[in-house]
Amino acid sequence: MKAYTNKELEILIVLWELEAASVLQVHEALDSDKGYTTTLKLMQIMFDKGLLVRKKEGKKHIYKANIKRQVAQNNGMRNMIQNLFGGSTLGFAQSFLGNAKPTKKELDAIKAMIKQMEKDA
Amino acid sequence: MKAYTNKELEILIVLWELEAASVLQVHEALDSDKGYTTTLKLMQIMFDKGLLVRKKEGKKHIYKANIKRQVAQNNGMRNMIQNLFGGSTLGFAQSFLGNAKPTKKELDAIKAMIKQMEKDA
DNA sequence: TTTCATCTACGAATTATTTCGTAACAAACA
DNA sequence: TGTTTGTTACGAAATAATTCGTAGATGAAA
Repeated sequence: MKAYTNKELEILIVLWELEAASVLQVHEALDSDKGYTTTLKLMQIMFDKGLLVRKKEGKKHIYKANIKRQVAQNNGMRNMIQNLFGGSTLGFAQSFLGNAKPTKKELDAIKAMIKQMEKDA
Repeated sequence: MKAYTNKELEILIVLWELEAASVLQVHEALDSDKGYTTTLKLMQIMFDKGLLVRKKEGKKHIYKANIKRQVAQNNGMRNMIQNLFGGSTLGFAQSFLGNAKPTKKELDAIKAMIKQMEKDA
């Protein structure tokens, strides 16, 4: 997967949310204290890297993320399990349950997922 | 929590593994193609930042991580759920089950954890 | 057209991170 | 003692990432 820096991830997150957006829209969504041209430049760089796609519309560009949120999620997940948890699935699960503090409803949904997995296996 | 860069995390991981180690030991464990003084400098910076502690032993320093692995794990977890998953516990759980591909045994252990949580709640 | 308000492009400054060379220091020991 | 070896300290170079200013392009409006 194409690599991205932290700021770039922030922009990807905005675009996953907005689907498609102009630089101005992204800049406003970021609500940062940095200048507009900073966001512009970052998005241009991301376009050059292939992280974003864009099409011209009037005088502006409309950008989209060129990487699926789910792909990034899966990579982040694998990466974290491998590095921070040394590959320990159980340690990871434990930290997850402790930190996400799932509600009763969510726990039920998770149990259902597990049941489904067991059936598929 | 104190922030750390990527390279710094690599060193933390080694130290969590080794418990306590000299620069040389860390450098060897990293098995990188960079010079020894690079590792040395990084560890000095981390010491200055308070990420590591050390004690003199003979002419060398023995370093330890000054941040618990579990704390870093919990932070990474919260961070990831919040950013990459937009706070969606279920999305996260789904990605986890899909990527970690827990074995039957691990699934059982996870179910036990859930049962325990439900009892505590 | 000319003017005006947006936008983009892009070079360059700034800041953060990583890397390394060299000097100096400390312990061991010939 | 003086030489060798392993180690630290530290400045500074190299690289990467972020930020911004300014010039120029584009479309809309007078």
